Amino acid sequence: MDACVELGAKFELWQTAGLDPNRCPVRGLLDQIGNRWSTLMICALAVGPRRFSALHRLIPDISKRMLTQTLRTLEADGLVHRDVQPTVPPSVTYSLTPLGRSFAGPLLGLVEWAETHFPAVLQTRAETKRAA
Amino acid sequence: MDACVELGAKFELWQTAGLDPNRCPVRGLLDQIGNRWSTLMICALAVGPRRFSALHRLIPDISKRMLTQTLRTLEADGLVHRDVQPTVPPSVTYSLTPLGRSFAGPLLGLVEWAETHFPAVLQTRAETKRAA
DNA sequence: GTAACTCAGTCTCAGATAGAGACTGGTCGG
DNA sequence: CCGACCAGTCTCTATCTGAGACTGAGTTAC
Repeated sequence: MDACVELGAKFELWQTAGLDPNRCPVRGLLDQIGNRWSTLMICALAVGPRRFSALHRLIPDISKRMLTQTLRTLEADGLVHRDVQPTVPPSVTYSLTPLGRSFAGPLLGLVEWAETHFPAVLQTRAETKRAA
Repeated sequence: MDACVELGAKFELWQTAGLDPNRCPVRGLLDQIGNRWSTLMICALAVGPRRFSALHRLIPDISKRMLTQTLRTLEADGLVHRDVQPTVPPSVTYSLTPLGRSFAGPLLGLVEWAETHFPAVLQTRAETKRAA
């Protein structure tokens, strides 16, 4: 069956529940982990466990504030594991949980779509700008 | 090959380009269309073409301001087609372009993952809250 | 006949959110 | 002794989002 039809069917199902965030997975989950930094963070951690400052070096234009916040959210959702070694200086290692790794599949699908169609989108954007 | 490894490999490739939004599809594309309203909008339009006010009724808690903005962005990226009928009152119909429909596949993958693991995430969230 | 509602937005103002960058305290290298 | 590094937190500002009033012609309801 066409993925488009299937997606539409799901939407209509959520509709009947009033798009309740506790029942609609887009509202309840993708809102949080589908954002700018979370997706990038999961990609960065897909390579392997990383320390806080290593992540900051890998993604330099995230602020420490958002880095902390993003990691805490992913931890609360059970996608990321936070391992604190109470040494001096402190050593905190972040890694993907099995749940986090299971997210890599769908995310990869999305990323591959983005890579494939990126040129087309860039062109459309350019034309739109020219028209304006 | 493990999707996780593959995702990691892609990330390291973007790294070498300094995460340039013109080369990294997560930055350049998913930042924009991976947000709260865009994903929901694509689901809503997957069913079929819709008019502006119909979309607003389908997703009541989006403001008209964000509805306009989201649709304009998706249009600029070539995922959505805007058809204006210069009647009185004006009639504007939005529909997915072929590019937009091709996005349904990967998005469906993500949504299905979200549906499957939503209970586990809710439980983890509850435990985190209890611990705090 | 006139009050209310529809179409697809735009506009303004307040409130929430994101980013920049200083600061913590202890320990190491030079 | 001076600075860098660890993993953050804190504050201040800039940007973004949401709520809701407004547009103006036409259609319906009473």
